[in-house]
Amino acid sequence: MKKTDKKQHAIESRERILQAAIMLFSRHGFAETGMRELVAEADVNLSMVNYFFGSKKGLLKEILDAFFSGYLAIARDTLVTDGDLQVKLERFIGNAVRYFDANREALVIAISELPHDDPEILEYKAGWARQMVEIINHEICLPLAAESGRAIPPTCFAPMLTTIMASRFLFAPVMEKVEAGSSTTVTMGDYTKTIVRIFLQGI
Amino acid sequence: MKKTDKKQHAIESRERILQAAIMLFSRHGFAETGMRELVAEADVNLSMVNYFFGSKKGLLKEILDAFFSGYLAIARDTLVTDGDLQVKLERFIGNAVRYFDANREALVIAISELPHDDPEILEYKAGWARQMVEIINHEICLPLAAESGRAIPPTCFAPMLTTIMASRFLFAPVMEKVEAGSSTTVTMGDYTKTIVRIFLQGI
Amino acid sequence: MKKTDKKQHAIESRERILQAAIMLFSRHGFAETGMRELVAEADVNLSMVNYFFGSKKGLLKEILDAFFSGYLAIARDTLVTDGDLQVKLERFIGNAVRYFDANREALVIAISELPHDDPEILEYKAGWARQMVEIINHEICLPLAAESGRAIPPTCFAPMLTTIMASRFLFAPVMEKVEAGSSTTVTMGDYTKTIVRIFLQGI
Amino acid sequence: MKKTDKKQHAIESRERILQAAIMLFSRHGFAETGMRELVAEADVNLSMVNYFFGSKKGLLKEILDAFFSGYLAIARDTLVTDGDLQVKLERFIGNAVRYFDANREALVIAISELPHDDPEILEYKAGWARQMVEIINHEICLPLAAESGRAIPPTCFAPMLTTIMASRFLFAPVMEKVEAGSSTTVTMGDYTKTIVRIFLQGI
DNA sequence: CATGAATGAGAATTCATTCAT
DNA sequence: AATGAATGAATTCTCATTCAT
Repeated sequence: MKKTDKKQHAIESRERILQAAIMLFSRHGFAETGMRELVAEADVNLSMVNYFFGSKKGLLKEILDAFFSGYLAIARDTLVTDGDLQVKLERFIGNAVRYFDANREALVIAISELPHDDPEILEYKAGWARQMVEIINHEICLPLAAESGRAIPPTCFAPMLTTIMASRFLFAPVMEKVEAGSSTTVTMGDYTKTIVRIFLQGI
Repeated sequence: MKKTDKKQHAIESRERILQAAIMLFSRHGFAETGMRELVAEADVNLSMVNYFFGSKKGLLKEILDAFFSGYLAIARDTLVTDGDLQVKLERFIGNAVRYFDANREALVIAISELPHDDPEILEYKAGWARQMVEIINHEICLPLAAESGRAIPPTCFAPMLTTIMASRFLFAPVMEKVEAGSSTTVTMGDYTKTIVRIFLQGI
Repeated sequence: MKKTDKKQHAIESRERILQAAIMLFSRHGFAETGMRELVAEADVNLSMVNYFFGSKKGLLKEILDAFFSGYLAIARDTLVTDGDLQVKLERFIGNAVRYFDANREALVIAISELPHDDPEILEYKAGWARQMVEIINHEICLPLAAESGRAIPPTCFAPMLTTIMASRFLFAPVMEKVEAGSSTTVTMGDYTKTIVRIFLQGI
Repeated sequence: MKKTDKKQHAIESRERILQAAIMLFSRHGFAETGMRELVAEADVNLSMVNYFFGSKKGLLKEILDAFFSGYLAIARDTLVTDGDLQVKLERFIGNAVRYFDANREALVIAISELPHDDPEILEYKAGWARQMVEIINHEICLPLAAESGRAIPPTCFAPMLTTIMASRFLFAPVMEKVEAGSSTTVTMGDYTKTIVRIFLQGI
């Protein structure tokens, strides 16, 4: 076994844990997922989770971190530019929905854990939210107020925008039970268009 | 002690457990809330929970049941009537937001537990969702398609409508950290109006 | 089963845990004794330790508490009286040695844990030591200084007196290996007399 | 890097582990000290402990070995000579207290582990104790009996002498809490004199 | 209705140690 | 001599639930 193989293996172990965690946390919830279940899925030794991530909560943090930083990057890339408010919003929603789609499991974890008040995690989430709110305020709320006179605070608007984009992913398991296949009848493109239209001109 | 007193006390115990559960489940999450913590908060004996609700999950079901049935009743009362689509929607959103506000903790529990796939609970949630989707379809989606030609399936629209109304309550703990007092700067009336406007004519 | 039987059983369980802990902690050390080993010896369910004592450390505290309070009571009863210094000292040593003999296992635990700096336990031990030092100072050190001019601070004298009385119990396992039966060749009466003589007139 | 440098480094690593172990074992106890804590303190890799000492227990043995052999050497050097019993005893106590002072952490480890019955360690301690008892018997107990008629077996006397000299070091953490600075108010010289006086003529 | 002891499975985490590199 | 991933057993403690009183 060459030197790279060992390191490779280690990287793979860490990654496998991460992937298994994202899947299981999103399906069963963070608290309901046992570490035994997790390591069985990832096919690693039980101690490896603490070895790589310090604790189960450290693993959650890493997942949230990756998700929020990606979401924030999209906001920065699509909103912090010159251009028409409508164009920017359309671009943001398009990219964000694509991002949510590609990371639907992490999204579900993030939203599910959102309202809980574990101080350690709460502080963490607030850090990301602060940055997001800042951008939404500068690039959407303030221009909107200047343009139309409607003042929606970003601490109110950002949640609305985020949750409406997340709605189909949050409700997917339930809606799939209500009507099998319902989570695919609307394409991601139509889903995006609907959200954009609602925000720009209503249903 | 008279017979009524004992019954009275029992009713109070049951109610205290329920109230404590709603508070704790919404703050710490269902799985993270221990029964010891719960009974300490409710100031009842540990065994009383199983006595009244059968199990911890039975308690969760009761909470969800009460919340969903109330939400469904509002949909029925405000939507299943004659009248203009816009008026009906406006009335629904108004009442629903008021209901969410009055039952914000149960709302948070419902949304948090929504994406998890515990089969016992999932089936349960699907039962309520089915009825809701039915109403939304008949009273909003079908008329809307007939009127404007836009076909949004209710399995997509109901989640959007529900989550946007829930957004401020879901994000409250985080946003309160981002900006203290932010959860009260927008009145419930303005919050409602904003949502109504978004759906009727965009931001 | 009568009402008293259940309570009786509970009391017995608690007591059995305590007895098993005293034995095992003194033989293997607190940290080296596993709770599995402990509950096997006490013949109770694993959870009962936490149920009755809160934690393994709570169990240790209870043992130390009982031991120290008994030791302090002896100091109070034998020293805080009128009378000749020599008589008081003789009486104290006699009673203390008898107490150490009757509680040799708890004594060994107390001395073994003495130098460790677990803040939770340290504060605890200091509380008892403070009271002991106070008595030793008032009843032995100060009179001794007044009488003979020799000033030994109680924080130095109390440890000396305590450890010399504890010495045979601390070394018993080792000395028994060095010379089988050595822990009984000297009677407790002779042991006491020797210590009294050393302190009053030297070897 | 020259050959000597590497060897130098290795020696330093081994020594650092030893020093860290002595400090941590004496403060937290042997069993309570984790190897991770140990290697963090010594700033070496986790595997180095097993590499140099075979196991955690091997490390303890080395510490005890060094301490006991030093103590025994002092007994030999100061007692196994011609001369007056009082002079010999005075010399022994003087040197032993100085030795305990210089190796107070190892002393604390030795005394703390003393009463535990781990067969592997117990046999070990007994080996050293046997030699010590032998010397104490020949050089103190037998002459004393011949001189004054008082027969104190060495298995009783050696523990007394050892623990009284160790008392201040054993109680230091507690007494420091009882009265800050108390562990230095009595100089080592006065401490020695007090012990000598007690043994030769009483307090 | 209420109590509190009892249960046993399961939780997350830490342990000392090993081994290929 | 040193590294760090990997192991698997063992750690303490908490869990929801049961049951006799």
